[in-house]
Amino acid sequence: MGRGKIEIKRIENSTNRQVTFSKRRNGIIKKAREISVLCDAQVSVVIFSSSGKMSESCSPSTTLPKLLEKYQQNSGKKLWDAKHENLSSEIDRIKKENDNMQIELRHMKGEDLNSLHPKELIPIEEALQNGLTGVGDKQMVYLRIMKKNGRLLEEENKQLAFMVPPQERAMNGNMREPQMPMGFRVQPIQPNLQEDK
Amino acid sequence: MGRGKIEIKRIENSTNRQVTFSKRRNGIIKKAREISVLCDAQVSVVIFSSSGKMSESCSPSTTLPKLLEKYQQNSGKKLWDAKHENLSSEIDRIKKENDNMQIELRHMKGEDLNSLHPKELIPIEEALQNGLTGVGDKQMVYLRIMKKNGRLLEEENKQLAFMVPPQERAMNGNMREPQMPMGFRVQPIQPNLQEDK
DNA sequence: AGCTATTGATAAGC
DNA sequence: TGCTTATCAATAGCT
Repeated sequence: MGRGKIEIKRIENSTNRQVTFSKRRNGIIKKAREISVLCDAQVSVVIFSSSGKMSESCSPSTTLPKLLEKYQQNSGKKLWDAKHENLSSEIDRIKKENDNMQIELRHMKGEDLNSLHPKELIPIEEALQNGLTGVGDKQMVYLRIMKKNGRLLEEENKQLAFMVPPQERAMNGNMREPQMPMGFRVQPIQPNLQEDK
Repeated sequence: MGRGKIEIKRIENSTNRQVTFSKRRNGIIKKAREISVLCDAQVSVVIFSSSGKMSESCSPSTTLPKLLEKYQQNSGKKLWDAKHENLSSEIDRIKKENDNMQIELRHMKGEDLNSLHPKELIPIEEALQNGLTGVGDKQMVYLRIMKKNGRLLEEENKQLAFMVPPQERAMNGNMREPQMPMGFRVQPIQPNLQEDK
């Protein structure tokens, strides 16, 4: 439709191609708007020129995401669900990891032990012993610092680790006995295992 | 363009609207194909009629997902990333939960204690004590069952919890002393806290 | 669905 | 890029 008929094949002249692109792009977008108004249709047009410039049109009654959602439902084709599935499987993986840790943590706290076999209790017990030893050692370190320093106030105690690097206190001669914190009590031992009910 | 000019407004006659939709839809899709060939452009057209019937066209040089990816990059608009962000934030949330649990677990195992204040050791120690008590109690139960039952083989031991409900074994007179499993050793106690270095 | 008078789109030129 | 115009293509109204 113009001064001469044209074949529908790539326009080799670059300038000409660009001009034709602009005109026809406007034409398509105009037609898209018209059909959406005339026929109550929902239309989306996305056009990229060969130079990468984008144009778009979408019926005012909807949005591109909504339209594309309908597209997926209608066509059964997946536009972005592949990515969703990747993320979803990542979530599943992490949740599983999470659950396992939660179970381990509960076992460490002495909960939900009924589901375990007797032998499975042993590594847990060992882990608890190790943990207790580690915590106890740490407490000893702090206690020694406190004893040497003679500072017993709770407030100072709270921040001791940051305020009082141990090496700077090495020659401090204040040896007043600190109050024993409740956390430093001697561990209760297990009941006598030889005593049967 | 037809036997008479028409206003661009909704066609009220349903049949007429349907016919016009078909004609114009074909026209737009034809135009879309033409511009893509003539001008080396990438075009996507998605049309829904008022009755919900879908038509689409996409340049052969690309696919709708690719085109929409370019659309997002070009426009900065998000077509489906909102959903991705929901999933991503879910992942972040779970990962955080995960990290916290991991830290707690490490603390329970006596690791990474340097970052803690002295007072923070106390609840950990208590939890460990509780855990140990729970595990010990459980072991006692199993041990009593074993002693009464006199079954010491590891294989049977593994499945004891399921095979031997305690109440059914109450009158079992077999009292042969079982071998003490390593998990049942008496707990070591903390070092003497009064003894300063 | 076809037909065709008519309008609308646009190729070429400036 | 924008404007003009001769020409072609799309389509409104009808069957």
